[in-house]
Amino acid sequence: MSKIKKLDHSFYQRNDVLKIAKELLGKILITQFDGQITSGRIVETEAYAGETDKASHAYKGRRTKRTEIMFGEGGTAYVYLCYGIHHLFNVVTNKKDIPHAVLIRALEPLDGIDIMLDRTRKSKLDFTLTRGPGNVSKAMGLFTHHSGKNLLQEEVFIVDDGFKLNKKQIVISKRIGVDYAEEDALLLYRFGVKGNKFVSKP
DNA sequence: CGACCGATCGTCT
DNA sequence: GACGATCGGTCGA
Repeated sequence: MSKIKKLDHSFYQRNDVLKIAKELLGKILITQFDGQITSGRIVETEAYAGETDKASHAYKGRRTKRTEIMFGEGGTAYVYLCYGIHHLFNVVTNKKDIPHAVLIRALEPLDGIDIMLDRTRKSKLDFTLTRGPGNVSKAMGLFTHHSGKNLLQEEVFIVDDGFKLNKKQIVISKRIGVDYAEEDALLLYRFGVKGNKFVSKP
C-alpha cells in the first residue's frame, strides 16, 4: 500500500501549468459535503495558460468578478457555468496574479458511484458518467458556488495515492471546443490516459 | 439595459 | 454530422 497524501501548495503553485496538467493525470479528485463522499481518478486534463492564451478567460489579463479567482494563489477551485447548463471544474495553479488553470475533463469513478448516479439521474455506470467536463462536475456535485474554494480543505481536494503512469500511457493533443482561439486552438495543451474509456474521443 | 455568445451534452438524422 | 437547450458573463450604447 502506497501512502496517500493530499496535494498542497508545493504542487499547485509551481510555474509550469503544462507539467501540472500532465501530473494531475492519475491523481484522485475527492468531494465530501452534505454527508456524501465521491471520488474519481483524473484521466483527462487541459491546461489554460492565462494572459497569453487566447482560449483562457484571463487572456490579456482580463480581471472580472468571475475570473478574479484565477488571479489568486494556486490551489483553489475555479468553477463556472458554460452554455447556461454545464458547470466546469478547474484547478487554479501558479502564484498569486498569474491566472493559470487546469480544466478537469474526465474521471474514472472510484467511491460513491451510487451517489454520482443519483446526481446525474443515470441508472447504471458507464463511460458517460464522468466523461466530459460538464459530466465530471455534475457527478461530483460541483457548482459555481464552489468557485474560489481552497483545495487544501476538506470539501474538495485532490490526493496522490502513489498511482503512477509512464510517458507511453499519456496522449497529448489539442484542446476541445476552443476553435475561436485562433492559433492558440492548435496548442497541445490536452492530456489523457491512453486507452481509457472515460477520455473524450477526438 | 439589450445583445451576443460560450473551455458542452444529448438527441436526432 | 448537425443542432437545440439555456443563462450568466461581458461589452457596447
